[in-house]
Amino acid sequence: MSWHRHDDDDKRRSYHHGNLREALIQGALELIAQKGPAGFTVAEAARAIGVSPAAPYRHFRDRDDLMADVATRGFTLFEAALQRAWNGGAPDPQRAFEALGRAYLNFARTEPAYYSAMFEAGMPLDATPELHRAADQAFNVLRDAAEVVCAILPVGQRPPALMVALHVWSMSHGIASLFARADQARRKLPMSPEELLEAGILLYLQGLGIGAPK
Amino acid sequence: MSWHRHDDDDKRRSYHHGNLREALIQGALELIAQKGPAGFTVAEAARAIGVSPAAPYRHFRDRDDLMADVATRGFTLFEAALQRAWNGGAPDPQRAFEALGRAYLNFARTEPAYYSAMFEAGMPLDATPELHRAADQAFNVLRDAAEVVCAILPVGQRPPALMVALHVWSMSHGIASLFARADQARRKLPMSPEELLEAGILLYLQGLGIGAPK
DNA sequence: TGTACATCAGTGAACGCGCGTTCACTGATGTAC
DNA sequence: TGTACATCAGTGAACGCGCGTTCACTGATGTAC
Repeated sequence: MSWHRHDDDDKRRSYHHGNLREALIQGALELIAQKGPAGFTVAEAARAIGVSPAAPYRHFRDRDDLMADVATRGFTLFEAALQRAWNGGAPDPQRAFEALGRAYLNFARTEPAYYSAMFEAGMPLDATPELHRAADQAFNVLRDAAEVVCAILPVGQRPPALMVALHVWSMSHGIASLFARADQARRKLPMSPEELLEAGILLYLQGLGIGAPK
Repeated sequence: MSWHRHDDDDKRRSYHHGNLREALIQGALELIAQKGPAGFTVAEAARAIGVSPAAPYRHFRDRDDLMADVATRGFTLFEAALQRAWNGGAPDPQRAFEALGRAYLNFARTEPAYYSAMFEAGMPLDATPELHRAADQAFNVLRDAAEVVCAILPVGQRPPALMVALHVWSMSHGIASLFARADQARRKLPMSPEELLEAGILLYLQGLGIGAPK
């Protein structure tokens, strides 16, 4: 996909937009960031881009299709961010695990629009095969990391990695949606969401029998 | 407030509804349960009750006012449920604390409409003084409980009770919104949300240095 | 390199819809005497 | 107990609005020859 005749001078003049699909998604993200996923409107997105209200339907079956696409991209970016933070478990599993948590919150904070589309738009996570896959892959980063962390423990007292992943995901998501949304501070905290999560994960790991790395 | 002429026979005949305010809130809850907080509509609520679309405005300034009222009631019921579960810390703080967690999930599951209105409607928690107060009081149950649980530990290694309360709230809220909504199972789990939360709290308390009660 | 043509990505007008809210109104209720 | 009247909780019609989506269309693009 490429811009046709889209030098700075005649952006508005060219007939074919050239990357309307991309522009629509960006526009949707901005609207979602401003007014929440329910406030996003195909018509308004089109207007913001300077395109007729019918144009989006060349690229998306309907509103839900567009939303699903946004959520799917969100999960893909999310997965990449988590993967980067986990960094293969380096320098050591515990530290990498905590970095994973921080990356979670960081994503929720820096990409509130994606985060909303992913978790708050009322979009079923299996609305689309692509969405389902993307969501699974993001979660798998967490599960794989939990696997490695659990392997530190002797086999006898090793908890199910899936459970550990779910616990960490839940606490992260809880903190993110209660406290870490830029959209409006739900409540004042005596510490940053990041510190709160880090302390929570630390205590949880201690409960598992995994102390701080030396 | 009382029904006027509202025997079963002529419900529809009496001119004054008599408790429209109450009926509107119940109607709103049903709509929210069915379609989420964004799908709730003043007009539809009025229709469901069999009243003109202008009638609600005798009782609520506008849509937001109605929503805030629903959320406020939700928090009040929530507080009562948490209070009941905590039960003054009996039979012992740990067990009571876990009961608190179960009550949290139970509320989210059995009252999804209230839960949505409280946490997912995009309603600022300080939209109204009453809402603010109700939300605070619900949270205070959790904080007070955390206080008692923390007091088990020797002063030197006692964590801030507020932090503990926030951790438990976050994990509860995370599990509730990710897995415990009746509205649609977001993801299949190898265990029930209640078990997941119970295990999570148990491990977390262990991390604090609080073992299972004998 | 030039031309004919199929395809594609837009347009703009229109549709039906349902919403939130206001308005002047009226019938029912409660109260003072 | 009866009556006059103020208040109150509804009505129903209307408003302006913006939405999602469809339709027949047209100008631009890319390609085969």
